[in-house]
Order: sequence, then structure tokens, then C-alpha cells
Amino acid sequence: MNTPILAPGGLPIAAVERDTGLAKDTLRVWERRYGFPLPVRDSNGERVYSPEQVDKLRLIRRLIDQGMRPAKLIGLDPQALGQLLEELGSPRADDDPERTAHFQAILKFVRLHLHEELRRALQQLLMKMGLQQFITGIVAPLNHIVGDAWLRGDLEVVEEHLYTEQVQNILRTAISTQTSTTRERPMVMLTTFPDEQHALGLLMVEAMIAPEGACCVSLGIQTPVEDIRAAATAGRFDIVAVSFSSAYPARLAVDGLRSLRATLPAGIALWAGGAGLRGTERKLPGVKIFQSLEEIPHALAEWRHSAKAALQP
Amino acid sequence: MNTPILAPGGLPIAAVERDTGLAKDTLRVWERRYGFPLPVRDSNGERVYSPEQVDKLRLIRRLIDQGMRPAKLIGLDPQALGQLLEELGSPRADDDPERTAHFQAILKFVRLHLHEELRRALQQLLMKMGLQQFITGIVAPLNHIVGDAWLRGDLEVVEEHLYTEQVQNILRTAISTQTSTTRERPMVMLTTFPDEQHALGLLMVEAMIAPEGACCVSLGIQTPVEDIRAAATAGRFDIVAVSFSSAYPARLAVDGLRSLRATLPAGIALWAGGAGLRGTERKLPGVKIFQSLEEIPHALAEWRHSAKAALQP
DNA sequence: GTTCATGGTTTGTCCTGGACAAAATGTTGA
DNA sequence: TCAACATTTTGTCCAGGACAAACCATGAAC
Repeated sequence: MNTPILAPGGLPIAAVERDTGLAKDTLRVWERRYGFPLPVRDSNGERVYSPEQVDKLRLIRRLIDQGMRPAKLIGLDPQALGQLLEELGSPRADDDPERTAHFQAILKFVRLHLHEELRRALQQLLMKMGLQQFITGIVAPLNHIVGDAWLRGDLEVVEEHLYTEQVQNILRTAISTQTSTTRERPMVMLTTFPDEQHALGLLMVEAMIAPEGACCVSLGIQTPVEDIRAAATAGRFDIVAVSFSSAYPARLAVDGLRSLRATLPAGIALWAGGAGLRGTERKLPGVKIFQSLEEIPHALAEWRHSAKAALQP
Repeated sequence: MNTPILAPGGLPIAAVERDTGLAKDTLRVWERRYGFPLPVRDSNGERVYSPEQVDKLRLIRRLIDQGMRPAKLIGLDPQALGQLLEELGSPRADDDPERTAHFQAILKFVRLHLHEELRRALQQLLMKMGLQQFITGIVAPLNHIVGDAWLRGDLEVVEEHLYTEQVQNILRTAISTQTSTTRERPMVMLTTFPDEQHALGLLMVEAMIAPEGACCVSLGIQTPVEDIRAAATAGRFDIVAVSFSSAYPARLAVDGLRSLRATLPAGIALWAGGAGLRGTERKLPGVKIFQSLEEIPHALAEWRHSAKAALQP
């Protein structure tokens, strides 16, 4: 049982699946077809992956999420993969030098584990910019930066956790001050499918919706599709919004959204967004796919407009 | 790929894995060994599970989480399984009628999905009782009640989620108003081991510590043991506190705590608590095991006392 | 020049049935 | 009562074959 400690850094296939998001079957079939990754075997003949292999797999995973194909990536060395990622990673030529400075400062606090300073810096920016601007201008790009850095092994697990936790605190507090007593339409239900681990995307959406005065109910992560349907119908919600992190397999997302759309009453809109949905718009008729958080206020306004039109024809 | 829609209500194996948390391999091996679930096959020979099978699988899963064994469960019909779940929910006789009334009211709001009323009721109680009393007197017992009800199938997933989310909001907001700028000793690091899904226990601990003026840093859930050690050492923490929900296998908890205690410097205390640790105290020398949240303030005072004594001998 | 159908290729997921170690349970002796 | 050992249960892993959906390139039609 202690073998993961005895074999320093070597990971069994289940851990690799967890860490990279690549299914066990996929890992085995890659080995068979491409010859990578070729893990060593323990005394029982089971695969043991080296940290280097896992790192490379993470890079490949990330690039596949961006639309590249495995065959073209698997032969490359980690350095080349890293370069590809940098090129793809939104041309992070940030024109706003002030914002870049903010990012640098915050990243420094994260790296040095200065939680108090981190909290204060975020809080200050929130106060200055307002919730929605703070989300789209700071939190969303920072999530990207932190996520990238973590993938590249440039940030420790602990540091990523620290960042996530502090942002969550700030956002939850900010949202709960907004939400005082709005019962306005539309009523939005917010959640994720099972297996989704990341609550931050959900919170960002909630933070974008709350200031618009809509009634937004978050169920947190991991609600089974059938339960989403039942609750949305019973609660007379107008919109069901589902969020997908980049780690979520697009296939599962599309599957779940299709089946949800099919069983959800036509009167309830289905919204979905997040990095896990890149390039799936065409496959999901009847589902509104968001490319970015900034579209949310406009979409809400649009919903209200057509709701009003429907009332007075 | 559209089969899940064409076969109404029939789910492919990946969807069942998603909905029940049972691995595909486990589903196949149960079929082979016990003859349940025996899904029909689609035109391609792939398994298609009925909703009834999935429901029964969910019940079995819950009972297994409670410590029962598959062989004894799989032959039973859903009704018997439900009854077993009811029996497991421990009878909790509460002597305080006022508190019981609060619980009843809150449970009613949860059942009716009245999120706004739920939030307000909790907020009100928090204001009246103060954070620590609110945790030990309301939140902790309510968690138990809600957890039991969910286990028995007496509460929907959605309702449990709603409750959890609202409590989290309340607690996070309350904590962040307490934490303004305390840098007082002891410095406590708070987290869980990987595979732990529940953040609420962590938050309750944080809420018990914050009003004592200690510096409490939560890393959220799922931090690998090695990273906990590294971060605690580098950050010069005084105490590392780890929380375990009832679903966490006690054996894993004991193992992890032992290995953490062995690698952590002797000067850093290791605290652990939560339902997942029932009856393990003796096996863990050097680890302070908490039976209840109410012990926390006293333990903090004790730590401060002995720290002072160490300075002035 | 853009859209649409076509056919070939790539790729992820599913299958069977065997194997084994960790966990749980039962048994024995101090 | 507890510890050590034997046995059963149970989840996860493995190999290697199969197949359909997703992707890509080519050419035809508007």
C-alpha cells in the first residue's frame, strides 16, 4: 500500500488518469499504437509512469484540448510541446501594462505563499473595478495563467490550491452582498455535471449574473443530469446554466447536454460554457454555448427582451 | 453516439459510471460474478442500462459507502435496500425543543427548494448565536441530519446540494469578516487528503478557528500528503489540520496521517478530525484526534499555553 | 470563392475473460 | 481482549481485438 512512497514519483495508471484526465483505455491504446508513454512495470506487471511521462502527457492533453491531434504531438519532446502551447496560448501580449503589473504582483504572492497579501490585493482590485469587470478583466485571465503555469509544472499543487481558495472566498463574499433579496426574472439554476471538480467557473458565472439582478441559484458541482432536469422543472426556472472546466471530456459534456436538452421542457433555456466546450457549438442545437463570460450580461438582456416580447405580442 | 437518446432512458456504461460513481470495470465484473446488473445490448453489442438498474446501483453504492459489502446487497430488491438505508440513519433524540424547531424549519426550506428563505434563516441564526455556537449547535447537527436523510433517499441530490451550497456561502462570508488582518499564532494550515470530496468539514473547522484570532490558511480539499508536508515546513506553520468526512476510508486516513506525521518536523503539530476517524485514536501517536468541533477552542488555548511555557522556562 | 458531398484515416471507447493484491472476514491461540 | 494468521471477497489491472464517430482532404456544384 505504501508503494507510491517506496517507488519515488512513480504513478500507477489510475493516478495518471486522475492527473491528466486521459482515460486508462486511452493510455493503453497510445502505448500500443504510438509507443508512448512506455511506462516501466512493477513486480506485478502493472504500469508505473514516471513523473516526466506524466508531465509530457499533461502537455499533450492540453494541446489536444486546443484542437491538435495526438499523432502529431506524441513524437515531440516536452520542450517543443511547451513552445507549441505558448504559441497557442492566447497571444498573451497584454496591451494594458497596468493589468500585467497586477498579474505579476498576484502571481508573486501566490508563489511565495503570501495568502494575506494575496487576499488583500484581490480584494482591492475587486473594490476598484466592480464585480463584473473584476471577473472578466482579472479572475478569468488569471485562472488561465495559473492553470497554464500549473500544467507546465511552473506552480506547485499547493500554490494552485491557495490561489483557488482565496479567489473563491473573495467571490463568494462579493456575491452574497449582491444577492440580498432579488427575486427578479430570469431565474437561473447553476451547476455542473458529475465528475467536474472545479467550482471556480461556476462562481464566476454566478458573479456575472448576480449584479444583473437575476435570481441565481447555484447547486454547486456534480449534479446528475436527471436531477438537474427534475429540479429545474419543479422550481420553474427559466434558464439552466452548466459550466465545464478544461479538464472535462468534451464527449461527456456533449452527451450530457444533448440528453438534458432532450428532456428539459422547451420553455427552459439551456446555457453552457467553459473551456471544456471548445468547438462543440454545432453539435448542440438548442443549447446556447458561451465563448466567454463577457457574453453573459448581453445574453441576459436578450432573454429579458424576448420574454417581454412574448408577453405583449 | 446518439444512442442514449434513441433508447429512451437507456444509459451506456460511461453514463452509468458518471451517475453512480462505479467504475466501468466494476460494473462489468459485478455482471460477471453476481449477475447484476444485466443490461441489454444495443446493435453494436454494447451495454445499455435501464434507469431502474441505475437507481438500484445508486442505493447499493450508498450502502457500500456506509461499510456494507456488495455480495450481501446485490441480491436484495430496491425496497429492502431503502429500508437498510433507513435503519442506518442513527436515531438522534434532541432534547432542546427550540433547536428542534429550527431544524424542522430549515429542513422544510430545503425540501421545498426555498433557497432564499433558507439563506435568511441560516443567516439569522448565525447573527443570533455567533459563529462558533452556530457551527456546533446548528450546522454540525444539521449536516448529520441532512446526510442521513440523503442516504435514506429521503432528500434529493439537488436538495442536499442546495443546503451545502448555502451553508458554504454563509460560512465563507462569516469567516472572511473575522479574518481581517490577524497574523497571530498559531498559524494553522487546513486541508484534506486526495479523494476527499467534502469541503464543508474544512469550512467548519476554519469557522471555529477564525474567531480565536489565529492565522488560519485553508488549501481546500485534495492536497497530496507530500505537498502538505512541503508547504507546512516552508511556510513555518505551527499546526497542520486535516479533515475526514464519513465517506473517507478510515484505513487510508490512518495510513496517510502516519506517513505525514513521520515526515513532518516534530515542532509542527498534526491535528485531525471528522467522522472518517471514528475509533482510530490509539493507532496514531503524535496526532491529536478531535471527536468534536467543540474541542477546538480549548485545544488552541492549550497550544498557546504550552508555547508560552516553552518560551519562558 | 465558398459550400457541400465523398471516401479514407485517425482516434477514443467498448468488449472478453483472465489474473492478482488489498481489504474484509473468520479462526485460532496467548 | 487482543494479536497473528488463513480465507474469502472485491476492485482494479492486463492484453489485444473491434468498431463507429470524428476528422481531414479531395473534388463537384453553386
